[in-house]
Amino acid sequence: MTAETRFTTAPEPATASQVAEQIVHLARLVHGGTSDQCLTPAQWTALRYFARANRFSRTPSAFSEFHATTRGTASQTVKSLISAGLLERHANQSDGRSSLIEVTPAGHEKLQNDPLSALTRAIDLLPEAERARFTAVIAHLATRLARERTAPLFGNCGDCGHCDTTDSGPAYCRCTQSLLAQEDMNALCVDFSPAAPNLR
Amino acid sequence: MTAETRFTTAPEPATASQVAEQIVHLARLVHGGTSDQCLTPAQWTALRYFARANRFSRTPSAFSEFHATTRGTASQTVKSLISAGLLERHANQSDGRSSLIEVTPAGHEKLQNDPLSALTRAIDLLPEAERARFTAVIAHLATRLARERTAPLFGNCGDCGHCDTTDSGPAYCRCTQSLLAQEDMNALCVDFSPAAPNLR
DNA sequence: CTATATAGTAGCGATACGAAACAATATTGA
DNA sequence: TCAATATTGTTTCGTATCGCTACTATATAG
Repeated sequence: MTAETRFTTAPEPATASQVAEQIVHLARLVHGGTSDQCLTPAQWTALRYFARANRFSRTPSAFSEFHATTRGTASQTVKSLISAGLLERHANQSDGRSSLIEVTPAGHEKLQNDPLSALTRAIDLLPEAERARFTAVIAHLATRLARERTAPLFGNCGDCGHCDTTDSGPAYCRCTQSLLAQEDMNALCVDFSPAAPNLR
Repeated sequence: MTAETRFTTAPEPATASQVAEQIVHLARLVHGGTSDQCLTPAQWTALRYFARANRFSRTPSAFSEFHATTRGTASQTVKSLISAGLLERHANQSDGRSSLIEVTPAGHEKLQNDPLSALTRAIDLLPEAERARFTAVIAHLATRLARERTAPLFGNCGDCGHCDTTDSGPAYCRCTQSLLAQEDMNALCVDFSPAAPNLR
């Protein structure tokens, strides 16, 4: 369409605010509707979090920060999942105040029916190149918004500025002063600090 | 990095489920934290909805479908915003049961402080080409998820299959059998049906 | 003109959330 | 060493949100 042919009723491209609304709507559709109703959205988020977080971040406090809520509320959510048999509490050897939360086998099984999987499948079906770009943009937006809200970023250890990767052998985290296993490299960490900007 | 140099601790690209989690997290950050606390997330969504919906969709029922909740809950949300002076109820001439909801000047003013604007600004700052691709992918994902959840799509009239655009003069909506003004073309409609797939 | 469908409301019960107070353990610093 | 302070986590309580059910009012179909 050229500049001359401007129809009075031509649709305009979606504005940024319309896209923002659509993102919020998308997130709501995940937990709304005919999905698995046995868990509340907060409980699903907690279960997902403890399945994804590294061993330094599997605490009620870290989850409360991730979920942008209070420690009291997070404590209740964790308690409900423990009594449902989906989470387990373990003592932290080095800190008597803290406790380490683990997902039980029943919890992992429950995650097979995660209502989020509908969105996951849709993303998986994107063309490879499209998905890579989309992933980068989402990460970029999350970083910007978290910084503005002064909320922690919660990225993967592998992308973290605290992480020293050597050419061979395990990586080392300067923040927690410990070696990182392979599985830690793709786990969420409360102390995450991006190593490099996601988008120029 | 070549295929030969596979470090045991190399970070892997984000999986689809990690991106999905990030989208949900992004949506939560919008209303969490230090944003404007005078309205609840449901109230913000309702206020935004009635500011964006076309005249056929500005009803409590249509909002309840959009918000994936019950009519009773939606009714309460609308009532609270009316008593706060942010929405107004008008009688529907052609249907005595229905009512038409309008955003008051105070409501439009409140929308200036929409906590969503942080995300909107971040999207606006994306490079032009990047934003266009991102917009298309978000719309595609919303369409897929809505179809799976059998939730209405709520797209813009201008992109709707019911819309007959002539080369000049106003467009015509075959669904509501009425002419559409320019402002309607970018408004949400409960009867939306996509004219063409968003993504091949 | 009756039967059925739809728009919207009211009341209820469950519960999720935030705030505040509290207990227990760590850490700091004189 | 020991008091002061910070941090982790829980508990309790009040508020408000949400879904459910029943209900009224209007519209539509046969």
